[in-house]
Amino acid sequence: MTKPTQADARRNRDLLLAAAREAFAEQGTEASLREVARRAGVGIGTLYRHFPTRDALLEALLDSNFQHLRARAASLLAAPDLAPHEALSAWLAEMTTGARTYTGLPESIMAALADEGSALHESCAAMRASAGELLVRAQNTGRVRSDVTVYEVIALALGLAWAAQQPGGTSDLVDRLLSTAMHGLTVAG
Amino acid sequence: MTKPTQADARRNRDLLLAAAREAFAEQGTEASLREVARRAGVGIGTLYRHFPTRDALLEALLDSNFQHLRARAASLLAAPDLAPHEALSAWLAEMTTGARTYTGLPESIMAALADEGSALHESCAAMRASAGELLVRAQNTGRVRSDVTVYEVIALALGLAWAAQQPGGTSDLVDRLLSTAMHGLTVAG
DNA sequence: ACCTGAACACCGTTCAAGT
DNA sequence: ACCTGAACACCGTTCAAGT
Repeated sequence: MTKPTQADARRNRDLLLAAAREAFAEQGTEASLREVARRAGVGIGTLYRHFPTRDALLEALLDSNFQHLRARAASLLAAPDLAPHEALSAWLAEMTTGARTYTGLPESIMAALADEGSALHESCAAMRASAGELLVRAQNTGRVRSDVTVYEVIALALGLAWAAQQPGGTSDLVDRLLSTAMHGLTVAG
Repeated sequence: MTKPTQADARRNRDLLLAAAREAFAEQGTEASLREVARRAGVGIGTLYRHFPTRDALLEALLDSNFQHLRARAASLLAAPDLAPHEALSAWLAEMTTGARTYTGLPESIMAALADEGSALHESCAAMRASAGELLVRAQNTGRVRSDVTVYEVIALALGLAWAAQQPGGTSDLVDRLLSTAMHGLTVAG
């Protein structure tokens, strides 16, 4: 065996990400990291070298999702023909869809929001900021209750996403619950 | 050491329940069962003899809670001066309070509802039945949306209970979210 | 630099051996 | 009957030894 090159390292990183995507999809965000390393055909130490925590792995895996959510918020904020409360509603639908990518992800996100040390914190805080912009604008039109906080909206949405991914949940459950929740957030008019 | 008597067995059962209550309160429903046995001062085999599954232990621990919820539903259904949708709302508030007894309990309840083999299934199904009676009556008055199912109401309420017990959640969060959710379930009038 | 896997301290669960 | 704890097959995480 020759000394590992930088290209080997890069390749191992990619193998680990692919393996993690598979394992998390099958078993949720709490899937065994040993199992991930095994699937990647790599030693467990190599996994820890590339991703020192589970959240670091998750962050790398979800990067494009988070980017998409930020872009989507910007585009919804700029859409001229969309009522602000409907923009909020549309964004929340996409956010919960993303949060249901892996079983256990809503929990990881809630934890990362509260833990500044998490590798997932920055992305989640940015997500919360997007929700905040959409929420405030919708509240300013008077169509969305003014006493609701961003945290409540996020917790509500992730709570529904969580419920929908429990065993027994149907695929349309999130949409139905979210529609109910949005109705609860809006003011008659 | 003499042969263990029936009284010893009974005593061990009580020690295990007290230890489990403590451990679950501190660490949630996924607390180590070895830790529970250790706290009870009993061999791990003894825990498994008395409670063959984690859900069996949980069921014994929550028995009085479930009984209380059933009684409460009956009493709310019989209250003459209470609007049916308010009875539903009041019961859901108590249900979510119960579900927040231990971190992870909302998840255990959702799982038990879907798994007929769980030792917790019967109690949870009875809980769902209580919710169903209150819901149907409230729907018959026209004040609660008729297209909502019991499962959706339970999932919604447990989702909010789950969200409120994640790190970062405040103590009044459930009440606020539940009030929003109830508003979403009701029809203007 | 980067990779590996043994080592440590834990789990859940079972079951032969004890009284 | 009831209790015990060793045994088995797993974890997450670290770190000395290898290239």
